[in-house]
Amino acid sequence: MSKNPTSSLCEAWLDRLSANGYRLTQPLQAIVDILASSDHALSPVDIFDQGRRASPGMGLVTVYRALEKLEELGLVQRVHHPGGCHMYLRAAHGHEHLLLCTACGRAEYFAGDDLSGLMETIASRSGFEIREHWLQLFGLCQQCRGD
Amino acid sequence: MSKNPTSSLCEAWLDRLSANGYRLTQPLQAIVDILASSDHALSPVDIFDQGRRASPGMGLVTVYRALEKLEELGLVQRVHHPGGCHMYLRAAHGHEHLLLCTACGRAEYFAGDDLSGLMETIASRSGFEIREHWLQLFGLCQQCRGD
DNA sequence: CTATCTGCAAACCGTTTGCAGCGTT
DNA sequence: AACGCTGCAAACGGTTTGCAGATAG
Repeated sequence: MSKNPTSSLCEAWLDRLSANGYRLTQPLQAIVDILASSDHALSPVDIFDQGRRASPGMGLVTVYRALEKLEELGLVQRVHHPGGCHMYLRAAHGHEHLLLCTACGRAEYFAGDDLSGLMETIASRSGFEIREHWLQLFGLCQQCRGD
Repeated sequence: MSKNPTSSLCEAWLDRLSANGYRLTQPLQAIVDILASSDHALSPVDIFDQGRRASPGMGLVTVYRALEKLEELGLVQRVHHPGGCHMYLRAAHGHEHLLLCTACGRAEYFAGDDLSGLMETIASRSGFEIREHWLQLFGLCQQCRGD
């Protein structure tokens, strides 16, 4: 795994936070570092556990407050899956969809955007004004298939 | 709205519950009646409030235990949407997808199943073994568009 | 130096569990 | 008559809030 793309993502997030008036404290930076570089959806406690390695005294409350900020700025998003909706992941770039490993939580985005036709059909058939859509695939990633 | 289709759905659910060894108590029947006939995704408290009208002494705990049974038998499913994942709806018949009103919670299923090609592409590109998929549309239903 | 952020503790809320009595079968 | 189900109350776990001290700007 190359380090450049994720560390520049990390810097970009810190810039955004700073530009929005948030202070770049050590625990916040640790949390940003974890979320910007992880390819797994993480729960607040996951982030807390990993964060304590880089920033030992960190509290769980700080994780929740950081997630609030990151979600507000659209850098991170909550992930929904059959088992619950309490995990977080770096947000999609534009209209990507989500592919999740149900065993280990590994997450990948993919493009495959061809739903406009379906959405128009459903809109006219149902009378709904469609505003948003979710397409998510669940399965086992390469590593977890072997088990 | 015609009463036949929903009341027969209600009877079918009671039959299934009975066939699986569950007793058909009055509060359970009230809950089944609500869920089988509702076209909105409902939270446990919603069901509790509506249930108390038909079955005044009913407790919230009973709602949770009924949802457990109904979910186990595949009659009801949890609904995920941007605001949370704590609402319940009658389960889909086969491979239907979900259309939800973000204002009032009205829910409709639709067929539109043409994702096998996409799923194969993504599977081979990512190395994932895809097991399940979600497609959900969110918007405003006819009634809520007027506001 | 000041205002914000942090960590702790306690409050909070939705959900689950233990238990004695009721109600279905 | 027997056992499962109910309602109550208490436990539980995750999330939020209040506050005094630490810290980035």
